[in-house]
Amino acid sequence: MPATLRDVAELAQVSVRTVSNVVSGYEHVSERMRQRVLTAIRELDYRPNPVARTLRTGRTGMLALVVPEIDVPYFSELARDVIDAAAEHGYRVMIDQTGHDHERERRLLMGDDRTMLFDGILFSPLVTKSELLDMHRSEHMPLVLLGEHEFDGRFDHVAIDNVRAAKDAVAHLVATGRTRIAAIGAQPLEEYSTPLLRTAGYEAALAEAGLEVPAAYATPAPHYSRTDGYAAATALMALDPRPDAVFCFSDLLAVGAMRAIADAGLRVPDDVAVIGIDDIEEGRFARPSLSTVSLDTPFIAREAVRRIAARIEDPGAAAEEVVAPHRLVARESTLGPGEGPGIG
Amino acid sequence: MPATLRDVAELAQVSVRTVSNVVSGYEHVSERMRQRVLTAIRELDYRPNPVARTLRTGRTGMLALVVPEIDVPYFSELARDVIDAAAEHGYRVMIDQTGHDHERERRLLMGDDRTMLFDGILFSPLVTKSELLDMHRSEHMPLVLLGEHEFDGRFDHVAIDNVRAAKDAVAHLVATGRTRIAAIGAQPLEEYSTPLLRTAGYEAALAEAGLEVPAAYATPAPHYSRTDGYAAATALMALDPRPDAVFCFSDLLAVGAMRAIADAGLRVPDDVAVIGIDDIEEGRFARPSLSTVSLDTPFIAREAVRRIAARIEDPGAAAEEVVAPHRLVARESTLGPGEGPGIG
DNA sequence: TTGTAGGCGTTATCAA
DNA sequence: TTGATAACGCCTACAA
Repeated sequence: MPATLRDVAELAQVSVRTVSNVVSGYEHVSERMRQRVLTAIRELDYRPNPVARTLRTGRTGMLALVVPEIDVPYFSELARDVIDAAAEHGYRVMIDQTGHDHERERRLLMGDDRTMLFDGILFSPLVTKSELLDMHRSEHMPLVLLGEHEFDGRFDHVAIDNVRAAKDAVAHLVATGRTRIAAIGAQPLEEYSTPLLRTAGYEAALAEAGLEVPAAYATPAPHYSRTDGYAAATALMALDPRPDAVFCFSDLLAVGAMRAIADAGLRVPDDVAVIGIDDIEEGRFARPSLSTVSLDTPFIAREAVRRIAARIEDPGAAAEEVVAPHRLVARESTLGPGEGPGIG
Repeated sequence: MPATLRDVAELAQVSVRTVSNVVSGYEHVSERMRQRVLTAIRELDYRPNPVARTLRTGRTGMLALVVPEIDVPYFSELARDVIDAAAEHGYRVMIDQTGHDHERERRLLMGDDRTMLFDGILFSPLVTKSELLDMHRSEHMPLVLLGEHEFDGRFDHVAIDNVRAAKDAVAHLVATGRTRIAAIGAQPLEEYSTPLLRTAGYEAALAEAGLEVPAAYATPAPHYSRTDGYAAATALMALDPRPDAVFCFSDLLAVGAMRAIADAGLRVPDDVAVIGIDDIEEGRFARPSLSTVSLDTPFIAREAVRRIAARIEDPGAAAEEVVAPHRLVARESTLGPGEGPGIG
């Protein structure tokens, strides 16, 4: 049995109040008492019980980060930054995966599970239907949304300008002389807003450049995975006319697409240029290195944690919408061998 | 204020005992009572407070997974499997990163922080000095070690046979005709046991094959990162005689090494064969696809969770040592284009 | 089958 | 400055 406050108090011959004061660094404690208590604490190897403390104070010091899949590089890199940012505010982070399970997302928002173990939730959802968010009762649990969704003033959220990011990527392909530009990542379901926005950016950029492409150039990809990218690009390479560029809605899709293009006997970027979004480290080391739209993940993480911390302090704080910066990073997959920033 | 058990009892005109019985699914409750209570619960939107429950029962339903860096693919893939395996046992998982900070590892084992918020710790440490482990008092917190360390019967641990895995990798290079085989990932510090074991396997395989290589062929890599692999391979390619194969202690090192070899104007595997360890998905899509030693991560995760769950049930259970299976997966980076298992 | 009451380890209130 | 004591919300003997 671990020692309790009372054990320490008994050994030190003081009241529990005094021990508590010493432990929590209360100022008005005489040096004599403090020493006596500290000795007893060492003697018994006492550590405060965080659960009891939480029951009293209502604070757990834990945040939940909810992502679709932690092994998707974008999310694991985000998680790294969130954990670091949270640590600076004195929080630890529990990570939950929803898979591609809407029901699980719903349960989490509803607060079914052990939700109250957290002081707040950072939620990076698949679905952003507002009905889903209606289920969340923010009075009970601070929530910050990561990624796009329509901002309605109810929730904090931090995201990039997806339309703009997609436009920038496609404009780069146009600028490097591509005309038959395909896209991978559109979604058949309207529930997902990120693909919708990126599709909008894609179409806007094509329109601005005065380019028209076959409808078949916009290919879906259910999970934004390497495998999806591989399959979609394989299909695209069989089209006539064949695309001379592929804009992928994520770097992971792009990695799969590049492999598929190579397996089809074609060369990147000579035959087909490829660009993604995210700027995961894998893309920097790929061959050819992957052009992409770089998201400022540390910024996103920092802002998200800053907002949730503020909302925990003051649950009534007005919701904020933070737009994270992005920038185009042109590498070999659009420029050619040896071009663009190198390793490190 | 969220509703409490007492609020429900009051509204339903029953005792808290009855409400508690209904909530926790106790059998002997009359249907009439149950309905009355359920109505009140819905009315008040009552959810049990897990913190209070924990204070009573001593169980939080949470496990901590401690890894050096969550954005290293091996660890994020492991985390995915651990989270899934934990969910099957009714546990959720908090993830903590130690960075490369020994002090932080020490604090975690000591139980400084909010350790008691967890029912158990799955610890994948950098350092395995037994002094470090001496600090952990297992009476207070079930602990399962992931990854290699000397088994002394005090702690459960699950790991692959590192010496054997390294030997298998090098033996494959030998079997495909390589003679000047270098290694990336040895560590200058003896505190890390995984590199030591893999180095031992490397040397044993060379000896068995009757091969001798310059001492400079064994290059260090502090963080097992792509960047480390890139730097080490760049150095190796400048040696005379140049290696005709590189055994990397992780796939991430191998990814960096392949890029470095290409940047040096050499071809994989024609000029230099490359093999790694881990079998991360990135390697399957790399060009050339990466030969590797595949670890059964789901198995490792399942066993680790199984052990920790058992130890939580029975803290006095004898420690177990579980050896996870591994197998060689030969792909293009040792066999040549189009060889080995393809995508998906 | 249901009600009452005590305690899990802290923090916070109220006196002294 | 310190001590006694009541919560925090839940579970569970013990009684009825």
